[in-house]
Amino acid sequence: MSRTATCPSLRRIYHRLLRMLGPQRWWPAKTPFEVMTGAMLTQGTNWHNVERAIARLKAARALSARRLTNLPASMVQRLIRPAGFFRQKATRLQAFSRWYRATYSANAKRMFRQDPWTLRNELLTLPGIGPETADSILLYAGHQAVCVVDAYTRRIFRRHQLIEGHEPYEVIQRFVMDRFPEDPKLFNEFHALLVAVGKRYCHRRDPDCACCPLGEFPRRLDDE
DNA sequence: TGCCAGGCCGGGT
DNA sequence: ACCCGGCATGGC
Repeated sequence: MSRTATCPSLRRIYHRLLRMLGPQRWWPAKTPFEVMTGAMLTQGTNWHNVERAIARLKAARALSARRLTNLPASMVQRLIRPAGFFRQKATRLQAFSRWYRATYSANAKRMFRQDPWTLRNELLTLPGIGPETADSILLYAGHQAVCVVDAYTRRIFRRHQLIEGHEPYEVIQRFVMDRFPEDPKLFNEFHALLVAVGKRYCHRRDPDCACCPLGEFPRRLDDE
């Protein structure tokens, strides 16, 4: 739209968030498989609960594609229970693990050598992997230059009148990617910063972030 | 205590 | 193309 085409706020929001909050150093995991597991487990779930589930997987030495494939479903369910939705998440984690082994030999380098948008389409065919999870995997496990859109992104952008709020995922993704250089580090920080500020100030109860101390954010930015 | 968390899916309109 | 209910645990 004309408003978005002339709106200079997005880059300013990013730089101000970075200055205010500092680098977030995402993803909080050390292997690509742990990132991908966390991306699936965090769906609709508090990150704290995901950490407990990941810790249980590690303690059981189950945090690998081979182990998750070979473990009985009931065991996987028990291990990830703190992350919620544990029955369907166990099924989906095991399906992903099987696919990862069969298609890429459970090798992250091989997987991310694939063209990002082709890989994205492959991921989207897997059960339990939608647009946000696929993009999180591409960006945070594969360091590919795609941007992630989540509920916080929608709320914060809506608050700053950058979007209406109900636009399709890919529209918002395009909106962001058209306004930044294709830099995976930048997309990494930007999404992490939006989540960081969203967790503190932009909850579902206040879709317009009326309580947000950054309420004057956009106007001040435009004044700069 | 209720409401919410870094979604996704299937069925119904 | 939307809209909704289901999925489930744990924290504030």
